[in-house]
Amino acid sequence: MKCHSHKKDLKKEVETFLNKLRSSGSRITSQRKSMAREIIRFKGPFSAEQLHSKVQDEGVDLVTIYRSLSTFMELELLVSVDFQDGTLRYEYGSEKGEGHHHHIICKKCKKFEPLDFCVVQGQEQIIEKMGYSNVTHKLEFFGLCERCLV
Amino acid sequence: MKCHSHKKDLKKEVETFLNKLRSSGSRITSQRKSMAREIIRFKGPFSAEQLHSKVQDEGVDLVTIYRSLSTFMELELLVSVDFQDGTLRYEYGSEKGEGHHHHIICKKCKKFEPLDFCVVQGQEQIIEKMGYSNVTHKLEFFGLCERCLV
DNA sequence: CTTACTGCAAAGCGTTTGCATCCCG
DNA sequence: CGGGATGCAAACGCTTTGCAGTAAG
Repeated sequence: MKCHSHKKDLKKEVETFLNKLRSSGSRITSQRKSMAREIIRFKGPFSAEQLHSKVQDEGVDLVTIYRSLSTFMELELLVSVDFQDGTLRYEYGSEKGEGHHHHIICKKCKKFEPLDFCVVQGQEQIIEKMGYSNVTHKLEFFGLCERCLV
Repeated sequence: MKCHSHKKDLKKEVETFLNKLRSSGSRITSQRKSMAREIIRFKGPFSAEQLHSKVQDEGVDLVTIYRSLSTFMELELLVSVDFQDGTLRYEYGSEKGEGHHHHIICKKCKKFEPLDFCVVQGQEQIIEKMGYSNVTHKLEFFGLCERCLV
Protein backbone atom coordinates (compact mmCIF):
# COMPACT_ATOMS: atom_id res chain seq x y z
CA MET A 1 0.00 0.00 0.00
CA LYS A 2 2.56 2.44 1.19
CA CYS A 3 4.98 1.13 -1.36
CA HIS A 4 2.54 1.64 -4.17
CA SER A 5 1.76 5.22 -3.19
CA HIS A 6 5.48 5.98 -2.95
CA LYS A 7 5.94 4.79 -6.49
CA LYS A 8 3.15 7.06 -7.60
CA ASP A 9 4.73 9.97 -5.74
CA LEU A 10 8.06 9.31 -7.43
CA LYS A 11 6.53 9.29 -10.87
CA LYS A 12 4.66 12.49 -10.14
CA GLU A 13 7.74 14.22 -8.74
CA VAL A 14 9.84 13.17 -11.71
CA GLU A 15 7.17 14.62 -13.96
CA THR A 16 7.25 17.92 -12.02
CA PHE A 17 11.04 17.99 -12.30
CA LEU A 18 10.97 17.36 -16.04
CA ASN A 19 8.24 19.92 -16.60
CA LYS A 20 10.36 22.61 -14.98
CA LEU A 21 13.20 21.57 -17.24
CA ARG A 22 10.98 21.60 -20.31
CA SER A 23 9.48 25.00 -19.56
CA SER A 24 12.96 26.51 -19.42
CA GLY A 25 13.54 25.45 -23.00
CA SER A 26 15.85 22.54 -22.12
CA ARG A 27 15.49 19.20 -23.82
CA ILE A 28 14.26 16.06 -22.12
CA THR A 29 16.70 13.31 -22.99
CA SER A 30 16.64 9.73 -21.80
CA GLN A 31 19.75 10.50 -19.70
CA ARG A 32 18.01 13.37 -17.95
CA LYS A 33 14.96 11.24 -17.27
CA SER A 34 17.17 8.68 -15.54
CA MET A 35 18.96 11.40 -13.60
CA ALA A 36 15.72 13.04 -12.48
CA ARG A 37 14.40 9.71 -11.20
CA GLU A 38 17.53 8.98 -9.18
CA ILE A 39 17.93 12.54 -7.90
CA ILE A 40 14.46 12.36 -6.39
CA ARG A 41 15.04 8.84 -5.09
CA PHE A 42 18.11 9.99 -3.14
CA LYS A 43 15.96 12.03 -0.77
CA GLY A 44 19.07 13.90 0.37
CA PRO A 45 22.48 15.16 -0.74
CA PHE A 46 24.41 13.10 -3.30
CA SER A 47 27.68 13.49 -5.20
CA ALA A 48 28.11 13.46 -8.97
CA GLU A 49 29.86 10.12 -8.61
CA GLN A 50 27.01 8.64 -6.56
CA LEU A 51 24.49 9.74 -9.16
CA HIS A 52 26.70 8.31 -11.88
CA SER A 53 26.78 4.91 -10.21
CA LYS A 54 22.96 4.84 -10.27
CA VAL A 55 22.63 5.60 -13.97
CA GLN A 56 25.76 4.33 -15.67
CA ASP A 57 23.99 1.05 -16.48
CA GLU A 58 21.72 3.16 -18.64
CA GLY A 59 24.77 4.50 -20.42
CA VAL A 60 25.02 7.94 -18.87
CA ASP A 61 28.50 9.42 -18.88
CA LEU A 62 29.93 11.18 -15.83
CA VAL A 63 30.59 14.28 -17.91
CA THR A 64 26.93 14.41 -18.88
CA ILE A 65 26.08 14.24 -15.20
CA TYR A 66 28.28 17.23 -14.41
CA ARG A 67 26.83 19.22 -17.28
CA SER A 68 23.26 18.43 -16.35
CA LEU A 69 23.84 19.10 -12.66
CA SER A 70 25.11 22.51 -13.65
CA THR A 71 21.97 23.11 -15.73
CA PHE A 72 19.71 21.90 -12.91
CA MET A 73 21.48 24.27 -10.50
CA GLU A 74 20.90 27.24 -12.80
CA LEU A 75 17.21 26.38 -12.96
CA GLU A 76 17.19 26.14 -9.18
CA LEU A 77 16.02 22.54 -9.25
CA LEU A 78 19.00 21.63 -7.03
CA VAL A 79 20.96 23.22 -4.23
CA SER A 80 24.58 22.48 -3.38
CA VAL A 81 25.60 21.09 -0.01
CA ASP A 82 29.18 21.28 1.23
CA PHE A 83 30.28 18.23 3.24
CA GLN A 84 33.75 19.70 3.79
CA ASP A 85 35.45 16.71 2.25
CA GLY A 86 36.39 18.07 -1.14
CA THR A 87 33.41 16.58 -2.96
CA LEU A 88 30.42 18.76 -3.68
CA ARG A 89 26.97 17.29 -3.07
CA TYR A 90 23.69 18.28 -4.62
CA GLU A 91 20.16 17.99 -3.31
CA TYR A 92 16.74 18.22 -4.89
CA GLY A 93 15.08 21.45 -3.74
CA SER A 94 15.43 25.22 -3.80
CA GLU A 95 17.26 27.68 -1.51
CA LYS A 96 14.10 29.50 -0.58
CA GLY A 97 10.63 28.21 0.17
CA GLU A 98 9.09 25.13 1.79
CA GLY A 99 11.86 22.63 1.30
CA HIS A 100 14.55 24.81 2.87
CA HIS A 101 16.56 22.88 5.47
CA HIS A 102 20.04 22.03 6.69
CA HIS A 103 21.85 18.89 7.85
CA ILE A 104 23.90 17.40 10.61
CA ILE A 105 26.79 15.59 8.94
CA CYS A 106 29.09 13.07 10.61
CA LYS A 107 32.67 14.28 10.23
CA LYS A 108 33.90 10.72 9.94
CA CYS A 109 31.45 8.54 8.02
CA LYS A 110 29.68 11.41 6.19
CA LYS A 111 26.25 10.08 7.04
CA PHE A 112 23.73 12.87 7.42
CA GLU A 113 20.29 13.69 8.78
CA PRO A 114 18.09 16.56 7.68
CA LEU A 115 17.22 19.16 10.31
CA ASP A 116 13.75 20.63 10.40
CA PHE A 117 14.67 23.95 11.96
CA CYS A 118 16.39 27.01 10.55
CA VAL A 119 16.87 30.11 12.68
CA VAL A 120 18.94 31.92 10.09
CA GLN A 121 16.49 33.11 7.45
CA GLY A 122 15.58 36.23 9.43
CA GLN A 123 19.21 37.32 9.33
CA GLU A 124 19.15 37.64 5.57
CA GLN A 125 17.10 40.83 5.80
CA ILE A 126 19.70 42.37 8.10
CA ILE A 127 22.33 41.66 5.47
CA GLU A 128 20.20 43.06 2.68
CA LYS A 129 20.03 46.28 4.70
CA MET A 130 23.84 46.22 4.68
CA GLY A 131 23.68 46.63 0.90
CA TYR A 132 23.63 43.09 -0.46
CA SER A 133 21.00 41.71 -2.80
CA ASN A 134 19.85 38.21 -3.51
CA VAL A 135 21.09 37.01 -0.13
CA THR A 136 21.12 33.30 0.66
CA HIS A 137 22.98 31.24 3.22
CA LYS A 138 24.74 27.93 3.60
CA LEU A 139 24.55 26.26 6.99
CA GLU A 140 25.63 22.77 7.96
CA PHE A 141 26.34 21.20 11.32
CA PHE A 142 29.22 18.78 11.79
CA GLY A 143 29.70 16.27 14.57
CA LEU A 144 30.55 12.69 15.36
CA CYS A 145 27.63 10.27 15.15
CA GLU A 146 27.12 7.63 17.83
CA ARG A 147 28.58 4.83 15.72
CA CYS A 148 31.74 6.78 14.91
CA LEU A 149 32.34 7.98 18.47
CA VAL A 150 33.32 4.41 19.52
CA MET B 1 50.47 56.42 17.35
CA LYS B 2 47.80 54.04 16.21
CA CYS B 3 50.19 52.57 13.70
CA HIS B 4 52.80 51.90 16.34
CA SER B 5 50.37 50.13 18.64
CA HIS B 6 49.17 47.98 15.73
CA LYS B 7 52.70 46.85 15.11
CA LYS B 8 53.05 45.91 18.73
CA ASP B 9 49.78 43.98 18.57
CA LEU B 10 50.95 42.07 15.51
CA LYS B 11 54.21 41.06 17.16
CA LYS B 12 52.36 39.95 20.26
CA GLU B 13 49.80 37.97 18.29
CA VAL B 14 52.50 36.27 16.24
CA GLU B 15 54.21 35.33 19.50
CA THR B 16 50.96 33.85 20.84
CA PHE B 17 50.49 31.90 17.62
CA LEU B 18 54.03 30.52 17.72
CA ASN B 19 53.77 29.64 21.40
CA LYS B 20 50.72 27.50 20.71
CA LEU B 21 52.67 25.81 17.95
CA ARG B 22 55.69 25.30 20.18
CA SER B 23 53.68 23.89 23.07
CA SER B 24 52.23 21.24 20.76
CA GLY B 25 55.74 19.96 20.08
CA SER B 26 55.95 21.45 16.59
CA ARG B 27 59.09 23.20 15.42
CA ILE B 28 59.30 26.92 14.80
CA THR B 29 60.94 27.36 11.41
CA SER B 30 61.63 30.60 9.61
CA GLN B 31 58.92 29.63 7.10
CA ARG B 32 56.33 29.20 9.83
CA LYS B 33 57.30 32.53 11.38
CA SER B 34 56.64 34.24 8.07
CA MET B 35 53.36 32.39 7.65
CA ALA B 36 52.19 33.26 11.16
CA ARG B 37 52.90 36.94 10.56
CA GLU B 38 50.96 37.04 7.29
CA ILE B 39 48.09 34.89 8.56
CA ILE B 40 47.50 37.39 11.35
CA ARG B 41 47.94 40.34 9.01
CA PHE B 42 45.19 39.07 6.72
CA LYS B 43 42.52 39.76 9.36
CA GLY B 44 40.12 37.53 7.43
CA PRO B 45 39.87 34.45 5.22
CA PHE B 46 42.71 33.76 2.77
CA SER B 47 43.58 31.02 0.31
CA ALA B 48 46.77 28.95 0.29
CA GLU B 49 47.75 30.75 -2.90
CA GLN B 50 47.20 34.19 -1.34
CA LEU B 51 49.35 33.26 1.62
CA HIS B 52 51.99 31.93 -0.74
CA SER B 53 52.15 35.21 -2.62
CA LYS B 54 52.90 36.99 0.65
CA VAL B 55 55.80 34.75 1.68
CA GLN B 56 57.32 33.39 -1.51
CA ASP B 57 59.89 36.20 -1.49
CA GLU B 58 61.14 34.62 1.70
CA GLY B 59 61.51 31.35 -0.13
CA VAL B 60 58.49 29.48 1.20
CA ASP B 61 57.16 26.79 -1.11
CA LEU B 62 53.43 26.36 -1.78
CA VAL B 63 53.65 22.74 -0.63
CA THR B 64 55.07 23.85 2.70
CA ILE B 65 52.12 26.21 3.01
CA TYR B 66 49.62 23.41 2.48
CA ARG B 67 51.41 21.18 4.97
CA SER B 68 51.61 23.89 7.61
CA LEU B 69 48.02 24.97 7.10
CA SER B 70 47.01 21.39 7.76
CA THR B 71 49.08 21.39 10.96
CA PHE B 72 47.62 24.71 12.07
CA MET B 73 44.11 23.38 11.47
CA GLU B 74 44.77 20.33 13.63
CA LEU B 75 45.97 22.60 16.41
CA GLU B 76 42.84 24.68 15.96
CA LEU B 77 44.81 27.82 15.22
CA LEU B 78 42.81 28.21 12.00
CA VAL B 79 39.29 27.53 10.81
CA SER B 80 38.29 26.81 7.23
CA VAL B 81 35.86 29.02 5.34
CA ASP B 82 34.08 27.83 2.22
CA PHE B 83 33.57 30.54 -0.40
CA GLN B 84 31.80 28.10 -2.73
CA ASP B 85 34.26 28.73 -5.53
CA GLY B 86 36.38 25.61 -5.37
CA THR B 87 39.18 27.18 -3.35
CA LEU B 88 39.29 26.64 0.37
CA ARG B 89 40.06 29.63 2.60
CA TYR B 90 41.50 29.67 6.07
CA GLU B 91 41.13 32.19 8.85
CA TYR B 92 43.00 32.82 12.07
CA GLY B 93 40.77 31.82 14.98
CA SER B 94 38.95 28.88 16.55
CA GLU B 95 35.49 27.39 15.97
CA LYS B 96 34.38 28.03 19.51
CA GLY B 97 35.00 30.99 21.79
CA GLU B 98 35.32 34.75 21.46
CA GLY B 99 36.44 35.02 17.87
CA HIS B 100 33.57 32.95 16.47
CA HIS B 101 31.90 34.71 13.54
CA HIS B 102 30.60 34.30 10.00
CA HIS B 103 30.77 36.29 6.77
CA ILE B 104 28.73 37.78 4.00
CA ILE B 105 30.50 36.91 0.76
CA CYS B 106 29.84 38.49 -2.62
CA LYS B 107 28.96 35.74 -5.10
CA LYS B 108 30.67 37.60 -7.89
CA CYS B 109 33.80 39.40 -6.68
CA LYS B 110 34.34 37.22 -3.57
CA LYS B 111 34.84 40.23 -1.31
CA PHE B 112 33.65 39.57 2.20
CA GLU B 113 32.69 41.27 5.45
CA PRO B 114 32.70 39.66 8.87
CA LEU B 115 29.35 39.50 10.67
CA ASP B 116 29.21 40.12 14.36
CA PHE B 117 26.12 38.06 15.08
CA CYS B 118 25.56 34.32 15.25
CA VAL B 119 22.18 32.92 16.17
CA VAL B 120 23.17 29.33 15.55
CA GLN B 121 25.32 28.31 18.49
CA GLY B 122 22.30 27.46 20.66
CA GLN B 123 21.21 24.90 18.08
CA GLU B 124 24.33 22.82 18.64
CA GLN B 125 23.00 21.58 21.97
CA ILE B 126 19.81 20.38 20.28
CA ILE B 127 21.94 18.34 17.90
CA GLU B 128 24.08 16.94 20.71
CA LYS B 129 20.84 15.66 22.26
CA MET B 130 20.20 13.90 18.95
CA GLY B 131 23.29 11.80 19.64
CA TYR B 132 26.15 13.73 18.07
CA SER B 133 29.29 14.82 19.87
CA ASN B 134 31.76 17.58 19.15
CA VAL B 135 29.19 19.54 17.18
CA THR B 136 30.26 22.62 15.25
CA HIS B 137 28.70 24.48 12.37
CA LYS B 138 29.64 26.26 9.19
CA LEU B 139 27.54 29.25 8.17
CA GLU B 140 28.16 31.74 5.42
CA PHE B 141 25.87 34.22 3.71
CA PHE B 142 26.11 34.86 -0.01
CA GLY B 143 24.81 37.84 -1.93
CA LEU B 144 25.66 40.43 -4.53
CA CYS B 145 27.51 43.47 -3.19
CA GLU B 146 26.53 46.98 -4.31
CA ARG B 147 29.42 47.28 -6.75
CA CYS B 148 28.64 43.95 -8.42
CA LEU B 149 24.90 44.57 -8.71
CA VAL B 150 25.55 47.20 -11.43
C1' DC C 1 72.34 13.85 16.70
C1' DT C 2 67.62 12.89 15.87
C1' DT C 3 63.64 13.57 13.32
C1' DA C 4 60.42 17.12 12.07
C1' DC C 5 60.22 20.13 8.33
C1' DT C 6 61.28 21.62 3.67
C1' DG C 7 61.62 21.90 -1.56
C1' DC C 8 61.06 19.87 -5.84
C1' DA C 9 58.69 16.88 -8.86
C1' DA C 10 55.07 14.19 -9.72
C1' DA C 11 50.72 12.26 -8.85
C1' DG C 12 45.81 12.53 -7.29
C1' DC C 13 41.13 13.82 -7.51
C1' DG C 14 37.01 16.15 -8.61
C1' DT C 15 35.56 18.92 -12.20
C1' DT C 16 35.61 21.36 -16.81
C1' DT C 17 36.47 21.87 -21.79
C1' DG C 18 37.00 20.69 -26.99
C1' DC C 19 35.15 18.49 -30.56
C1' DA C 20 32.74 15.33 -33.38
C1' DT C 21 28.40 12.96 -33.22
C1' DC C 22 23.68 12.28 -31.88
C1' DC C 23 18.85 13.00 -31.30
C1' DC C 24 15.04 15.94 -29.23
C1' DG C 25 11.50 19.04 -30.70
C1' DC D 1 16.72 19.52 -39.97
C1' DG D 2 18.86 22.88 -36.58
C1' DG D 3 20.79 23.42 -32.22
C1' DG D 4 20.99 21.67 -27.70
C1' DA D 5 22.83 17.43 -25.45
C1' DT D 6 26.05 13.63 -25.32
C1' DG D 7 30.46 10.70 -25.10
C1' DC D 8 35.18 10.36 -25.23
C1' DA D 9 39.63 12.12 -24.33
C1' DA D 10 42.24 15.38 -22.63
C1' DA D 11 43.07 19.36 -19.78
C1' DC D 12 42.33 21.94 -15.58
C1' DG D 13 43.01 23.80 -10.76
C1' DC D 14 43.64 22.82 -6.18
C1' DT D 15 45.67 19.79 -3.10
C1' DT D 16 48.42 15.73 -1.58
C1' DT D 17 52.33 12.49 -1.66
C1' DG D 18 57.30 10.56 -2.24
C1' DC D 19 61.74 11.26 -1.41
C1' DA D 20 66.13 13.17 -0.55
C1' DG D 21 68.25 17.01 1.74
C1' DT D 22 68.09 20.62 5.64
C1' DA D 23 67.83 22.50 10.06
C1' DA D 24 65.41 22.94 14.75
C1' DG D 25 65.89 21.60 19.50
